[in-house]
This record gives sequence, structure tokens and C-alpha cells, in this order.
Amino acid sequence: MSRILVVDDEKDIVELVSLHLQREGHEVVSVGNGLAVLPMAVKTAPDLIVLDIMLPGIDGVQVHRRLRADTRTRHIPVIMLTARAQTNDRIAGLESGADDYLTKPFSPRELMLRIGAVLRRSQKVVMLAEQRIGEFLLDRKNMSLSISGKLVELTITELKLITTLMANPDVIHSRSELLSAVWGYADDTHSRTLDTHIKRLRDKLGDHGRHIGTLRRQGYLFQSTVQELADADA
Amino acid sequence: MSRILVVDDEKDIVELVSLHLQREGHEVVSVGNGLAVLPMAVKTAPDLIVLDIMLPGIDGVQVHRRLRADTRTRHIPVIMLTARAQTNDRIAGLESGADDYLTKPFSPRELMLRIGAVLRRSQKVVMLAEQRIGEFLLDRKNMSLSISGKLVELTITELKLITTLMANPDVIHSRSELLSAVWGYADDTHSRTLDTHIKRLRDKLGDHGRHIGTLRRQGYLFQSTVQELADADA
DNA sequence: TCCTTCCGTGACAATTCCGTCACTCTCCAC
DNA sequence: GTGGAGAGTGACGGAATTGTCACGGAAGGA
Repeated sequence: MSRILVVDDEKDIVELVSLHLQREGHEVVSVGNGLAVLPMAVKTAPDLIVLDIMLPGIDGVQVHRRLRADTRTRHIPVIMLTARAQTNDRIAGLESGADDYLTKPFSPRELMLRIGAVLRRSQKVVMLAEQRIGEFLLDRKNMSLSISGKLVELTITELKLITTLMANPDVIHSRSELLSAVWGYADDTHSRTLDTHIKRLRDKLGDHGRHIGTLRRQGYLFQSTVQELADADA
Repeated sequence: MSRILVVDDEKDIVELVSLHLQREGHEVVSVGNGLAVLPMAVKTAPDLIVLDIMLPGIDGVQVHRRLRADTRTRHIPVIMLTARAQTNDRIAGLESGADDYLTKPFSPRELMLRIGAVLRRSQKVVMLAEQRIGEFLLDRKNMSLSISGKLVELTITELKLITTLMANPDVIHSRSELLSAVWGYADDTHSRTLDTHIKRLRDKLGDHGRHIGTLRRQGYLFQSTVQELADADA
């Protein structure tokens, strides 16, 4: 499921944690030396780091600072392990901005639960590589739109526009919402820009342009179905 | 999990099947009238249709033909239910191109297994909405690339190019592969087009352009890590 | 019916984007 | 060291793209 880097100089701990993690389907990488953490994190790009605060040579808080200083590792969540439930360690762990921490001795079950919670928090958002609405097929991988298998050549602006509309079909997208999503405009009050692009999009879609509906004073929407009477293509 | 349209005029069958499907986490829609299938399929866009071949008024094979004739429902897999294990029905079911079929009386367990198999076959491909490699963050939703949180303005061609490279980091992408993926060219032998776009991309990436490596006579690749000595940004 | 508001449309000019070409540079085999 | 093949680079012109504007027209309330 996820790749987890375990940092501890006590081999017993590493093995115990690894065993439990692997049992839950995770991939485990480990180092016992604080100085090796950053290079290893860069190399293996783990989804989470379990970091013992007590390490020979360089302590865990320092290691954590280094991880946070590097753009390549900055985003990786860290769970700290402190040797004892002392205030010093707790404060150090919190101050350096760990996502969670646990005091030794800890129960493997609790560690697993906390790891699960942190991973869930930083869960990756998945999206469909292909989105299909009726005869419309949006291919996000190739950044293209096809209708009934026929490729429609759209510019990037038009593609962003219809992608936004298709993300929530049959839902009204206000002008400001579209301006924001496609153009990044904060609040462009009056402008015919959106209208023009809607028209260009409709033109390129041909008959199927009827799927893009207008709601006066409200915005535009992608209609998954259109009136039967004009459904002359079937 | 999936939305499944069950078509049968016998309410007992519908309820039995629905119960089992819902137990497996599927959403069930049903109709008992053959003429209502197409409109319902268009309206609810199910992932699968379970279709009884014996229906009052219009028979299942006809319904299936209509589903196949409409671009909005053409892609939806269909499992046929035949009233008896007679050759006529079997042949009719196969001829009309059903994805699978089952003869009544059937065991709910077998139907569930076949439904699972068909759904797995037409499984949707999911992709990460955000792909991160080191400081590079590819946002497929907004079709943009940012490095260390800073947006890099790329043209559609450049974006496709780096998307292709980042799809398999540290793997060589041959010229023909890139030409094919980005430009759709079948086999453009000599051309400096790719080189030029690589250069433009590297320029826009600034220092980080070093992540795009050249393998003489082989192609280009996205390197997840670059030489430390030049890593002056940390 | 009239009037106001909002959307549709065609035209246009500025800008961006893209493929190509000529030339230079680098790498590697001999 | 030399030569050749392949990659890098800068420039350029044509094409595509885009935002804006003015005007026409539809919708809906008064």
C-alpha cells in the first residue's frame, strides 16, 4: 500500500515495526543512522517516516529539521518515537512539527493505528483517467475529448472549461466559479470572455453543443441529457 | 461501488438480485418494462445492466440492440438472463453481443461472481490527481505543474511532454515514444522539434531543468534526483 | 407591450505558440 | 587528434489562440 521509512538504531524495534507494517501490506525501508535519513528519504520517496528521536550522532529533531528544509522531503509526514514520556521530548517533537508522536515503550497496535490515521490524512486523491458522460469521453491522460469515439480538437482553455463543467454534470457552475477555475480570475465582474469561449466550445462540439446549457443569471452547466426532439444523431 | 441496472418483470427476481447486489455495496436501479430500459440507462448511466431476455412487450434482445445503437449506452456491459437453458435463447444472447449470460433458475452466488468478473473487466482506470516527484508537483486536475509550490507556466505541448516523462521517472523515453505520446506522430525520423521543446521546457524549469536528462542515441528521461554538487537551492 | 438586463455573436488585433532551419557544440569511435 | 553523428541553440515566420468590443437578440418583469 504505502512505503514507510523506519528510523531507529535499535534493530529489535525496527524489526518489530517492520513486521507489523508488512503484515498490513506496507513496504518498509529502514535506516539506523540519523545522517542516512535524508539521503534515504530522497532516494526512496516514502509516504511516511517513523523517526526515533534518540539516535546516535545526530538526534531525531535535527533529522526532522533537515527533512523539512529539503523541498524533496518537506511534504513527507513524520511520526516521532520518543524514548520516554518526558516533557522535554514531547515538546521537542511538537515544536519541530511532527505529525504525531508516540512514547516508548509503545504498543505496535497503537503505532499502526496512528500510522493509519496519518496516512489517511495525507491520502492521495485519485481521479478517473477517463470520464464518460453519455457520448462524451474525457481522456485526462491524453488531455483530449472525444465524442462517440471521434476526437474533438480543443484548445487548452476550451478543454479546461468543459472539464470543469463535466466534473459536475447537471450542476450549475456560476460565472465566477468558471472564471476562477479556468482563468484563475478572482472576480472579473463584467466580461464577455466566458461567453465567447462557451460559444467557441459549442461550435466545436457541433450538434452536441446542446449539452452545454445556459441558466440566465446563474451560469452554465453540462447537461448529461438533452431534449429528445432534437436528438437526430441516433 | 458500482451502479447496476436490473431489468426483469418478475418482482421476486429483482428483489433477490437487488438484495445480493446491495449486500456487496452496489447501487441498484431497476425497471420491469423493456421499453423503459433505454431511457433509464441514459438517465442513470449504470456501470452494468442485468437484462432478462423474457420481457413483456419488447424482448430483451431487442432492448439490447437499442442499447447498442445509442452512443450514450453503447459502452455499458450487459449480462443476459434467459428463462430456460434452451439453445434458442443462448444463441440469441450471444448473437446480440451480451458480455455474459445466465440461465434461470440461477444461483445468486453465480450471478454475483459473473457480475464481479464483468465489472472487473471493464474496470475504470484511476490515476493520481496529483503526482509528486521531489519538488515537482503535477496537478492533473488543473493541468499545471508547480515546483516547490511555485507555478510554472507551461504550454500544452510542454505540459504533455513533461507529463509523459514524469509518468515513468528515471526511465528512458525514446524519441519515437515521445513523438508518439505528445504529437501523435507515427514515425517522424529526423526533426529538431522534440529537441526544441525539450530546450524550452528546460529553460522554463530554470535550475530544475537538470532533472530532464539526455541519453545520447536513446532518448530523454526525467531524473528524480540530480547531482548533489549542483544542488544549490537547498 | 415596452423596457431593462443579460447572453450570443462576429470581427479584430495582440499575443502566444509551434515547427523548421541553419548553425554550433559535444560526445564517441576510430 | 580527427571526423562524424547526434544533440543544443537562436532566430523566424506562419498559424493558432485569446481577450475585448460593439452590436444584436432573447428573456422576463413591469
